[in-house]
Amino acid sequence: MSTYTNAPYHHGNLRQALLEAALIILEKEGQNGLGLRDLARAVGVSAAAPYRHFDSRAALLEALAVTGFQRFSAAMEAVASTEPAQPMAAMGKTYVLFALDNANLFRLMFSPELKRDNRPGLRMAADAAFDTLRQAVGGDQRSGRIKALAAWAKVHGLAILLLDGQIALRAGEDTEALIAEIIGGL
Amino acid sequence: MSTYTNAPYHHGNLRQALLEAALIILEKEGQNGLGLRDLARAVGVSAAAPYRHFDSRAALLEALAVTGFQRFSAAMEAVASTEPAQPMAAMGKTYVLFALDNANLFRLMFSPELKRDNRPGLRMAADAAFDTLRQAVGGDQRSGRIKALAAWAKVHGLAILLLDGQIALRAGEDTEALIAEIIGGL
DNA sequence: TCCTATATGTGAACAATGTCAACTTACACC
DNA sequence: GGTGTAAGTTGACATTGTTCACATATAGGA
Repeated sequence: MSTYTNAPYHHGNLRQALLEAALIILEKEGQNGLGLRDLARAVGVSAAAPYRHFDSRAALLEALAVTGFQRFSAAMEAVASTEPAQPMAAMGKTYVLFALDNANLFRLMFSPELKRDNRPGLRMAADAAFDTLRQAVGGDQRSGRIKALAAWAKVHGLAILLLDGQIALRAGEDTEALIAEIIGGL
Repeated sequence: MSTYTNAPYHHGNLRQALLEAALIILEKEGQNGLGLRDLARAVGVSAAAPYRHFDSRAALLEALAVTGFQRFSAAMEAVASTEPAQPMAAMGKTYVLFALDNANLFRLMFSPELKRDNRPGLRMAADAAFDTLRQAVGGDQRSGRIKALAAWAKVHGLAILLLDGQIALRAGEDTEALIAEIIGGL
């Protein structure tokens, strides 16, 4: 399993190298700027090589989205473990900041081109991430469910609108402060 | 300008025909399933013909998004002109239902691939649509702004989460009722 | 230590796509 | 009626995702 050197095969650990390079390209160029050939070139490998590790470009994107959900989940758990005074507000802020800090990865996670129905791995990763949310928010009981869904919608919508530059900041206004104000009433 | 027959040129009114066919294909196949060549084939015209009316595929998509915003705007104004008892709730419901009824068009309107910065036409159409919202909601005064943004985020997020099938309905639960419940507290 | 099965990477090819340039057609208008 | 120009066609190009036949390096048993 774990060897001393981290370069097990021919060219090194290609799968990992591909994912890492892909994340960088994705964040810089966006989902459509991430081509398999460019990616292969960036890693210094032939255009067909990635197919030994991913069935298709879509599968590569799915793998990226899965790691995205894992990071997202980790960020959420980190906040929850803090046991903040206002759990929902704290997690909401983290939610939005994660989206802003990982813009294209976040967009990929919710990309319609990755139909979650056909991708059990992605579905599971997404569900796991949101379960973290649900637990902290207590949306399991019938009473809290509507409130939890409403909070989720608000936070998710805020993230997307900010990402799209749809919410214009006023002069001297701070993004983080605005987020806090909007989320405040949770 | 306006002629008796509505088939001004060679093949008929291509631009309009393209847009109409594109809307149908878009709703059925999604943004990535909408190829220029397929579209041209569907209208019965050569692959290069669309370039007489749209600079690029992106320009075609932009035109589609613009008509999307116009329809959206119209739906909003229609509701507002009703002068409902709860303006925000009524418009919110319309907002979400529009998204569900025009899933792929709605997604296109907010597609990151259409950077609104570089597309004044799209930006204007979007702003016009949201202005309708802002007016009805009264988010111009400093006091109401946060509340208006929060409502917008909530509604937009709800639309997207429902579109993605992320919010699971419980047994015997009605989508529209759930929307009303979640939006209720505006 | 050698041999072989197998995992990994290469190279050349394919079909499909967006796009463009040169050419043709048909309408509008003087 | 002749001509300029808008609208459509044909054929080409580069690029992309993907595949197949081939090459190579590694692992693990003989």
